Amino acid sequence: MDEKEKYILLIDMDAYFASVEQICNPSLKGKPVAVCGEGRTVITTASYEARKFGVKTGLTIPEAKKLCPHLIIVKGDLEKYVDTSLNIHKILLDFTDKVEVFSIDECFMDITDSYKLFGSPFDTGLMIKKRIKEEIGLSCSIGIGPNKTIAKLAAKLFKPDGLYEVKSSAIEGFMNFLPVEKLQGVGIGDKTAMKLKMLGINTAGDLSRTSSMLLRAYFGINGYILKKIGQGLYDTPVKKYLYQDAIKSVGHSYTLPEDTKDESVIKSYILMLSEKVARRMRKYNVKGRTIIFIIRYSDFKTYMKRKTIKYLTYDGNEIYLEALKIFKENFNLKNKIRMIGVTVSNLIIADREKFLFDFYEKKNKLIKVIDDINDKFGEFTVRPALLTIAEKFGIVKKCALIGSRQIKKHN
DNA sequence: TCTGGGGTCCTAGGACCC
DNA sequence: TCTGGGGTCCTAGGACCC
Repeated sequence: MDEKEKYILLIDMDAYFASVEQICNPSLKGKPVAVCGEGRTVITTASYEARKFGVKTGLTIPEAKKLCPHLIIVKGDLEKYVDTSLNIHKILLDFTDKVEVFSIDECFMDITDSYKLFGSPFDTGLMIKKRIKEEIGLSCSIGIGPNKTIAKLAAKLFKPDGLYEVKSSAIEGFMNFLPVEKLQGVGIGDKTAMKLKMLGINTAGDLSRTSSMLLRAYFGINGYILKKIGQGLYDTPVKKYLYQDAIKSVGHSYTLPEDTKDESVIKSYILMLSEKVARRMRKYNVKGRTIIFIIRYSDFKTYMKRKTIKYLTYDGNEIYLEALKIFKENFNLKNKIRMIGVTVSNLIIADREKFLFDFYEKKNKLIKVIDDINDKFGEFTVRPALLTIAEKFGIVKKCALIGSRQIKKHN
């Protein structure tokens, strides 16, 4: 029996963060813009005007400025990008309920059952682009293929503002001469691409013709998947929008303004990160019981220790105390520390847990009050006294505590 | 002004229980 | 006074993604 041809789309927003900044602040339009975090940070997204000068993701600000002296640096505002994403999703959901959110600026769609309402799959792609442009003001690139892998590769081909379709009959020709490093983003990273080349496998076509046995021997169980990717046949279903996977972990990390051996500084940041993590967990309504502590020394050696505790928590102080314990029991300050991170995993929905003791009831109410105040007046308006003291004495930089509350919308 | 920050998934090995 | 084997939970680390 002939299987019905599937039509999968990948919607990929062009230079997403930078483009959102340009629509929020029209004076940035047509100019080289780079969106960054803060502190010792790198560029997250560069506008296409900036890319012309060679400015790209991962460069430090001084490096980027050297390439493009009139580059405009904008501090990123995640909440703004999330809001915009949700508005884009609303548009996509007018075409099908099979919209799988892949990242903040990418969605897969399965329009197999709905494209006829809009003409052809290609017509559907055109309509989606038009609506996002008109209603949000942003351009995107769309790839169309019989599976996610092909859709993704097709979208990458003509950026920005592209639309490209690969039919299943054309897969072989499309993949045959594609260098393996171009498979980045569909399951093959730098390490695997290098290993493949060492084996004399240079293109997706080569990969598709390599025996499963050999690939299994070198890449373990993934060998089989690698072959499928090379053939352009690797396929997983597009999830419905309402059935996205539950969140598995919540974490924050922070590169210190300068490397340090000062324990009080480290402790302050562990507390700050723990509070940020806890707050986000409460927002998501999840509790967790595995605390992960990450540390990076000046030499960039990075270590991670985790501990599963007996109880569930989304309390910043509890997370702090566990993280601190891990730090004290496993790490020393012989070398300077560059970065620390705190993550909580092993999550469950908080509502499922019943509170048996009054003590927890009271504690929960207090946390709720603090959250409400912080929602209204900005993150860390109310925070542990130690943080306030640390900030006062300049141990923790104020900017690090502000988070991403300053939303400026110029509509 | 050397090298960010948020995640997911997989594997191998150890502890522990039956 | 011997050393099998299955199952589960946990941990560290690596690869990969945006």
